[in-house]
Amino acid sequence: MERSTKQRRAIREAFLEAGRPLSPQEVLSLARRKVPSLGLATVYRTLKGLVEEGFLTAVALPGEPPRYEPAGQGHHHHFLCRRCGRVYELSGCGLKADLPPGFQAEGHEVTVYGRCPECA
Amino acid sequence: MERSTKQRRAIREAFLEAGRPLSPQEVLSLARRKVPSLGLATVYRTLKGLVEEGFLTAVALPGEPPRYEPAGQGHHHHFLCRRCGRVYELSGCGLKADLPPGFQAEGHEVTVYGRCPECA
DNA sequence: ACCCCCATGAGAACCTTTTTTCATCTGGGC
DNA sequence: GCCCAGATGAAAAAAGGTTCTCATGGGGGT
Repeated sequence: MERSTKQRRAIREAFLEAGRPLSPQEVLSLARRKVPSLGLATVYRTLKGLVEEGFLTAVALPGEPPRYEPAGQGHHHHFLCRRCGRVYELSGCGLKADLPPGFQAEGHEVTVYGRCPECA
Repeated sequence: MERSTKQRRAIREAFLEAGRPLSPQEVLSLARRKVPSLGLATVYRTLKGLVEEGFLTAVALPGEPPRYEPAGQGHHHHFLCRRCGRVYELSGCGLKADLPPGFQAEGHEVTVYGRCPECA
C-alpha cells in the first residue's frame, strides 16, 4: 500500500465526503461513482492499509459488520439508523459508568438506535 | 420445542447457574457437564426456542458473537472482559444521550470493556 | 517514454457462525 | 409397556464477511 492510485484516492475521498462511518460495502458503492471498475478486494486491501497508516480506525457495532471512520477524532459514540442502516457519529459522551467491586474499566462503547433525519 | 428433555433442562439450568450472558459455545460447554453427549445443533435449536417462548433474550455486543440472557430484567448494560471474554450484566444506566437535531432515539446499548474480578 | 514492481479485479477459497438434513432416540399420552 | 411425533447428534450445507490467487494493468523513478 504505497502508490497513489485512483482507486485509493476515490476511497479516501469517499470518507471525507460521506462524513460518517462507512462499511466496506458502502465504501464500494460510493467509490464506484468515481471508479466504476472498483473491486471489493481492493476496498478491503485499501481499508486495511489506511488503518495501518493511521488514516482510518475500525468501528465495531453490536450485531453489525465493522464500519470505518477517519482516525484521531477523540472519544465519541455512534448512532445506527434502524431503517437505512447508516451510522453517524455523535459528539461527546454522557456516560457515567458504575461498576461492581472488582471490575476494572478500560473503555466503553455506546450505540444509540433510532431514526436518522432522512428516515424519521 | 415443547417436550421437556434432559438437554433442554441442562441448557436452562446453565443460564440460571452462570448468572451472566452466555454464548452458544459457552452454553455447550456448561450444559455438557450434565449431558456430555449434547450437540451444538441442539444448543442452537434450544436457544431459538427459549427466545421465542420468552425465557431468553439475545444480547449483541460490538464485534462479538451474540450472547443470551434470561429475559425480563429491565434496562441494563454489559461488561466484556478483554482477557477471558466473559460477559457480565451491569445494573442501571448512566447514559445521558444528546442527539443532533432530526435524530430520533429508540434505544441504546452500552458496552464497558476491561478486566473482570477473576482476570484483574 | 521505458520498464519494473506494486496494485488491481474477478473469482475462488476461506473462516466462523448458524442452519439443515436425516437416521436414530425418547418423552409422555394412551 | 407401546407407539409416534417431536427431539437429538453428527455431519453436511448454508450464510456472511474477508482474504487469497493470479493474470493483467498502470504508477512513477529513471
